Amino acid sequence: MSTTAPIRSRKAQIDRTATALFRARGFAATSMRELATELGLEAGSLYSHIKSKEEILHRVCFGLAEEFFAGFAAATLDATAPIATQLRQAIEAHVRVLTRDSAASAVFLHEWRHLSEPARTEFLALRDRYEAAFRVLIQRGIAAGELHAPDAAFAALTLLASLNWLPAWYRP
Amino acid sequence: MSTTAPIRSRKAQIDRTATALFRARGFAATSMRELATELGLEAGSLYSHIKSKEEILHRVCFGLAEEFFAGFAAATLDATAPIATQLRQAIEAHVRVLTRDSAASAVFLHEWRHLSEPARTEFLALRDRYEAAFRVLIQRGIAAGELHAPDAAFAALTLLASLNWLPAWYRP
DNA sequence: TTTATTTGCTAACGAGCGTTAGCAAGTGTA
DNA sequence: TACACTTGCTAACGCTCGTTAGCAAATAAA
Repeated sequence: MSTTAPIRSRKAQIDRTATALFRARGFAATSMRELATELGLEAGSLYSHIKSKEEILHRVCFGLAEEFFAGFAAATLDATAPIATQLRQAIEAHVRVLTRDSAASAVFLHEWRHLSEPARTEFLALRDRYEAAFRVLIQRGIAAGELHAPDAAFAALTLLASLNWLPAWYRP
Repeated sequence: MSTTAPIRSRKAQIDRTATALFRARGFAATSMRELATELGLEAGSLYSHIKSKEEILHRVCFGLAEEFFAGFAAATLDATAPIATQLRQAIEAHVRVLTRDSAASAVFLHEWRHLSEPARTEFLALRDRYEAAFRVLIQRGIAAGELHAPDAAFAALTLLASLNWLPAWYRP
């Protein structure tokens, strides 16, 4: 029973614990000493595994962005399917990502502002691209007569708005 | 008899500027020195007008809560009006408060977590009471056959969810 | 005039921050 | 055996934080 090579790497443990703290207290209000204590370590020891505090935030935000895009891509893989079906699958994929790790989702939604440039700008570009993908899908649905909405952009925004409020009250 | 009161008191100026900074950078990431600089002051000078950094946050959060309750009360003043009308007016009041000061709204929605106890608990109780008021209104509407929804609680949550996402993309 | 109030400054306090350097023990590989 | 790697420690660095004390100038009230 050796204690080396944990099933989940120390780095992943740090990410997970940090994500929970970032969600609960916010990125700026979470100290590396708190994070270390939570993991049963001293603050300095963290730096054997990570490069900086912001690196954790970067990994969480961009990692989740990747999941959202992957989910959307899978949902719309069959481009010949009815738009309504594709949209429903995209929504389900979105909710699945949100609920699989609600702490990471909350960080993704609220703490990205603490990324410094250029990561912050890159992140916003990704988010815009994702919203645009939904908007286009809805637009195509309207054009095909499968969906009915006065404004695709507005519909996309309110849709994601409702979905993204989910981590605020979802309890697994 | 105060005769020397400035058009807008220094204290109110501090609150306004702080609110904008809290929205942009977050409460924890906003320093008193930043706030002072924005106002053309030195950091220490702020304390001639305020008691602490958190006091500002407290005033913003509880002040807006009061506005929300006042708006709801005014919208449902005529209890004999159709529930649908009362609900529409309550929604309009909510949106009016949100858009009248979108910076304060964003702080209200996201920065209350940095209140320390017991203010934090008091704030959450207020928020719950407000959500409950919407829920009850919707329930009554369903019971009266004026509204149709599978679940009043869910409807209230998604309603406020959509509305509260507004400050994230509303540009005056 | 004197007195009180308001407003702001400078200087500093103790505390906590993220991060680094240097060292040591344990483990895996050859 | 020897070596490298991983993991974690202690101690400290330079810095920024919120806040306070004490002082000064301006303004208003008596």
